[in-house]
Amino acid sequence: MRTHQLVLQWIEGQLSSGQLAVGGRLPAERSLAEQLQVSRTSVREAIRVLEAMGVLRAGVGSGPDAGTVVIADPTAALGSALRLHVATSHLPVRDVVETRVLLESWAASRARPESPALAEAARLLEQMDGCAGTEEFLGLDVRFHLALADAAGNAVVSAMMGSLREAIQDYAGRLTGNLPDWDATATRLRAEHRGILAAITSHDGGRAAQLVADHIEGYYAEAGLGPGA
Amino acid sequence: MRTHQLVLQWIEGQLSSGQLAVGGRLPAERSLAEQLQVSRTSVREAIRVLEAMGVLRAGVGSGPDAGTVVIADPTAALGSALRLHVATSHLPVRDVVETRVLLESWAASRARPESPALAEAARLLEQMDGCAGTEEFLGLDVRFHLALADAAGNAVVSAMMGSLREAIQDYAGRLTGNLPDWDATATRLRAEHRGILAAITSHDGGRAAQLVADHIEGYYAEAGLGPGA
DNA sequence: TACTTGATGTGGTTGGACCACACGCCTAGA
DNA sequence: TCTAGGCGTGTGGTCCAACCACATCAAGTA
Repeated sequence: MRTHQLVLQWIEGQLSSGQLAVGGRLPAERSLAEQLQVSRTSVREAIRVLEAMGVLRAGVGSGPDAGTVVIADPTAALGSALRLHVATSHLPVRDVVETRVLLESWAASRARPESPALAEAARLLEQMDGCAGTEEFLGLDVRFHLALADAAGNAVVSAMMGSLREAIQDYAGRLTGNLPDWDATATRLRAEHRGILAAITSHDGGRAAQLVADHIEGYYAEAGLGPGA
Repeated sequence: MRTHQLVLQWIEGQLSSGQLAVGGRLPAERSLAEQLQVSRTSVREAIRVLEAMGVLRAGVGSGPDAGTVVIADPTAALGSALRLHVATSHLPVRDVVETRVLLESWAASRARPESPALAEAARLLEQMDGCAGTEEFLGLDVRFHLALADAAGNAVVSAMMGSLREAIQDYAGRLTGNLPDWDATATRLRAEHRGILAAITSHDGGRAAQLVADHIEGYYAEAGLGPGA
């Protein structure tokens, strides 16, 4: 057992037992090192790992915002992990897109019309109507799809959706350049978004799921994601 | 930009550009530190993060197996990340199980009967028939479900399935103690496994998906996963 | 009262030292 | 000649001591 793993176990134990909760502060690195009888280096390595996993956030200085505090950002962890493995070509982009379709279709079929997240999605759609720039449109699009996922009320699905999106964000951005006519595409996307939202509000989960699947796959097909990508 | 993040970016760049591939070896920590003009500590922190993400594996000593080599184990990264966030109670176990049902049902509906992974699943079923211990049975059960997921041919779904399983492994293990009659349950699970496999080999994806969903949900219901767990 | 200044505590970074380990060469012995 | 042992070399693993940048807070000063 390597030393930093000992520290990891200790922190995970504190989290599991509830002695350390989101918003709580970890002891200072030097104190923790002394307390666990390890070097500060090992403590820092453990903190780095948990930071990369979206569990901790280290802040310098003094005061309430400083120190190492517990946060909860599962999307960050899953996202960077997926991105790295996409980089090693061990997770094909095709599979990432396929999984995203699967998760988002399910989310659409489960989305509750009265969910606050769905209201947020509707608000985002209005913003997209009066929106000119491609960058701004895509940014709102991301948030719309994430809000859609949140409306299903499953935190794991939401986190995974977000991470999948993050993992292929650069890739999807490059694809935009392949589109023959952005304005036409944007108009079509807007209409499809409205259709999805309408299906959900009318409690037609099955149709919503199908529309979402067509929406995503249609975009990637038009932008040129080949079967061998 | 913190120093270790610089190293992370450099390594990720090497991976993306293909100059560093799975099986390849990273320069020695001391060399890399000198090359990037940072301290060895910073290099080590970056390596720790990537190790936790299942991208690198550090090995001491000398020879072909030593040094820091590139691996590809997405399941490890996603699994520990999920487990940690389950520990902070920000990912409810209920949602993890629900997501697992979703992914595994989809995998069953997509599994190709001629897939090698499916043959492996069938082989595991035979082993489970002549198996007495609870521990051994559960171990084979895990591998059966993972093989099922692999048969769908989507690496992302396989990795997520494995990580979901890993994240709640301890939890599921504790649930086993709640079962009133393990032998009866094992017999039922065996029969359900055979039914799932039969549905897949007879190209009835829809039925396979339904059987998988019933199989998993039935187990957790019997073992006592309440709606508020 | 309002501003400046220093003390204090936090993480961030560095260089150096030493350890355990595993391989492979190289020598001494059979 | 062939074999067995020892030792050099390079790897990651760990620790320490020191310094930096930063943010806050309290004491001192105009």
